[in-house]
Amino acid sequence: MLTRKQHELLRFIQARLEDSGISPSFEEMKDALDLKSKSGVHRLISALEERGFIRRLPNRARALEVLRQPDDAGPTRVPATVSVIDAPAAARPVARSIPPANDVIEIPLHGRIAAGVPIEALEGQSMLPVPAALLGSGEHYALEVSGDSMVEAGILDGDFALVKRTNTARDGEIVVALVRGEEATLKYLRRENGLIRLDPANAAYEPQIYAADDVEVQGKLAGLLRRYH
Amino acid sequence: MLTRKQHELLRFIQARLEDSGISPSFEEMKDALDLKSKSGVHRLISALEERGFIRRLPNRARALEVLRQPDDAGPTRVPATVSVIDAPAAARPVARSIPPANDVIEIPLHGRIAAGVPIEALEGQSMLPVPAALLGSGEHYALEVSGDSMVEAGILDGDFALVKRTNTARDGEIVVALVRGEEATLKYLRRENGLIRLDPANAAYEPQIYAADDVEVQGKLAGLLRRYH
DNA sequence: CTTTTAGTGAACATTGAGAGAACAATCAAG
DNA sequence: CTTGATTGTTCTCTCAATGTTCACTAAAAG
Repeated sequence: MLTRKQHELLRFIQARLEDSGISPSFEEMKDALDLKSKSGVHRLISALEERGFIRRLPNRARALEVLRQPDDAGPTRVPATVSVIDAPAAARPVARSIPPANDVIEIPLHGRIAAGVPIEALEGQSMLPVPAALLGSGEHYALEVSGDSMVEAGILDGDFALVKRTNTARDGEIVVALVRGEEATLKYLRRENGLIRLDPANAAYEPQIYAADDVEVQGKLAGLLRRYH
Repeated sequence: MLTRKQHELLRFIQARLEDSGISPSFEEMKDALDLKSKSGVHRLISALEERGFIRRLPNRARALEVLRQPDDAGPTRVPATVSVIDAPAAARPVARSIPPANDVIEIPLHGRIAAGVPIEALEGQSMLPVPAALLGSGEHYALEVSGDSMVEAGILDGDFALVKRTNTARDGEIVVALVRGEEATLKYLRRENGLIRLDPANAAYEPQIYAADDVEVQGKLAGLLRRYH
């Protein structure tokens, strides 16, 4: 999954966060990896972000967060901090005196979804409070959207998709589709003579066609949350 | 995740809350960080809030709450919900004006906004519950978006825009702009040699340029909610 | 109502950080 | 050998983070 350098950098960031709590700057990472320029670091960071190992606030200094460990987990705390959006459950283990107002529902944030990348399962890590008005009936969960394959449908990188769990969907609906048990993606669903077509909403990507058996609908898009900084 | 100063301040606040139970004032934080003005503290607090480490009640003295620890958990008690919003109980026997914010805030839905059409004022008609995590500090309100002038920014007809009330905005931010006291529109704000340009995010519409005096910023876009049916 | 204290935020200057183009070197796979 | 991915490096440009001053608003106290 990671190259040698990426791995090395990830470990370094992890270590720094654990003992000082302060993100290393590009300059510091540059030295740690024994490079002579920050550009290399920049690329490595981008790669790590793309692969879902870290998250960062764009255009902010020292704003790194480790989301996943490389597979050789190492002597580190496991789940690591998973929430940017205030994880009430995790951050405050204790009694919530006042129940969330009754027009609000807490739904689990299951991880991220991107075109071509499996959902990172983060089961129960954090909950996201959502106005009930945004959801219909049924069980829902949230996914953070990664990538730009649905931009033309107004779904941007970093948005939170609120998904209703269901196995069925109608043509033209936006669904979370699991392909061959491997890749989960957010796409328009369309059926064509026994086959299933998953359409992105971005001219830069191609529609994909699969046998009906290869595609499992895991839910359909019920709402969307976005945050501007 | 944090810069050195941010980290230092967070630790200080944390420490104070733990042993005295009272939030430090800006003045005290200023001294603790060895600054000569409270403004610096103000910015650091804002950064911490933006990154989700603390929460505060706007315009309230000593109303800080630590939500997360930096990753170097330190010698501190567990996540500790030291929710000491405001002074000790003894000091104020009576009513607490604002309840310790839950994870949900109710904001007023002021009506609809469209390119070229005044906001239909619906003052206080209805409230929309919104996860606190979507909003920063400050006063917010919601508007239903009408029209397609911002589609390329992922803002569609029927979406709810969560707007932070403010008179100022930086270039490139999406703002609610009132033009000549008449038309309120949601647009990208840009300044060009003394003039103000309002850019739509839709190639079918033209940017509009006004004298600075003709445009009043009423708020800036802080979040977005969408529902799919 | 008036003072005092706390918090907000604009403005300006300085320094450090991050983005990204450009180009060369390395190495594994075909 | 050619191709493509990864890496090392240099440079440039913009903007974030910080320190500071000052003016202004809101809330508590008298």
